Amino acid sequence: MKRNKKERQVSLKETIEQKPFITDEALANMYEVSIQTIRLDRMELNIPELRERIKSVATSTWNETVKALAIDDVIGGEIIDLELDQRAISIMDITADHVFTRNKIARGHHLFAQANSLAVAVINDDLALTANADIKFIRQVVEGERVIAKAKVIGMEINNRTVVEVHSHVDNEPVFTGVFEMFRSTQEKEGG
Amino acid sequence: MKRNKKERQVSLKETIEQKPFITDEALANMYEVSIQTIRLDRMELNIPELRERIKSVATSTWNETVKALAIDDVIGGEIIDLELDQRAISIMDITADHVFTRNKIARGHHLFAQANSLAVAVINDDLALTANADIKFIRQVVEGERVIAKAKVIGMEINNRTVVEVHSHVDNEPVFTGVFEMFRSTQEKEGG
DNA sequence: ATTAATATTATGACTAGGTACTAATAGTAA
DNA sequence: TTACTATTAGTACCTAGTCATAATATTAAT
Repeated sequence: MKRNKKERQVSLKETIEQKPFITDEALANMYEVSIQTIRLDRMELNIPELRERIKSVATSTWNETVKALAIDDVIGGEIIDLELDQRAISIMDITADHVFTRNKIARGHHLFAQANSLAVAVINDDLALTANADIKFIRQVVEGERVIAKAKVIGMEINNRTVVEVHSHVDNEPVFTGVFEMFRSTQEKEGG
Repeated sequence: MKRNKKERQVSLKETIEQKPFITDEALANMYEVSIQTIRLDRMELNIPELRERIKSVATSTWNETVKALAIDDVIGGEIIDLELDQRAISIMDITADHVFTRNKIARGHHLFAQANSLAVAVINDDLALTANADIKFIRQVVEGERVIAKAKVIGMEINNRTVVEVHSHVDNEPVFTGVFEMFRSTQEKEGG
């Protein structure tokens, strides 16, 4: 299974994407090279170490899966405004993919996904994750409509979580609101 | 902020639940005790170490959040059959909480949450997480109906992921199907 | 006050899964 | 042969722990 550097690195990248929990040691066995070579490869490919990858999975799984669920177009390039820890705006056009065929009404989780993704994006922390979500579907959204979600970071920290409020509108008409309590990793020292 | 053991442990548990990414050192400062005391406390409380907690968040975030989203009753004690790596069955009664008030139709993400939770539960691995989900809503479910989800582990491993198929029925009528590609942590040694 | 029990702290040895750095060796091309 | 890249080796160090043992503190009971 010996390959040259280029081939190995291409394959390595895929392997780690598929199995983020694999150690350098296992990779070294797999590619029949030394652990140092794997580490050099990771450096060149800018692939973080196992523990960082696990953390990243910890924080991104939800997002990733929501993205997969809600079809890739929810966030892909649709965030049209973003000021970290302040606010963010994204647009989602409701297509046939988003609706029940029977009544053309958008499935709730798409609205949710848009809002939640935005809430994650607006947090200025690479270890942000949704701790809790309090959501409300105000009116149904149908095919062809354009949903504009606006996220606002509320300063108040409940239980050391940052609260993000998201309001989604269609033509200035509210269709969805969500209050998201977000974990942040940066644990400012307390006590003392 | 000195408390006695009991009080400290109660508070400690909450703190760690709220901030799973906090280290023993930070906790020791926080409670003005030694690191060893924190470790004794964790032992007594059966709280795993930071890295295990991060892993656990990595795998459970999705589940947790889906649960929070889908209201706690989706999985809570509702799994009525479970044979690891084989199959699992769960029941969800659709209540007013699950439906759009207008048309009494259950929101899609509840069905999704039930199915996905079951897919996670059936995997015999404490580090299972959803890599991908291919879902289909077959017919709408309305208030009062009882959804029975059956998960089956499909042996074939696509990209080293275990595939779980979930079929949800109401009165033997299919309402939802989902094919979930699940990560597993246990990386059987390959190559060699 | 003394004993006993519980709680806390200290210490050392060890672990996984790395980083960062230096140095040596292999293989290949000019 | 020189030059360069690729690979391997080795050391010290890091974090965030575990496990085991031992020494103190603190508190309660007699």
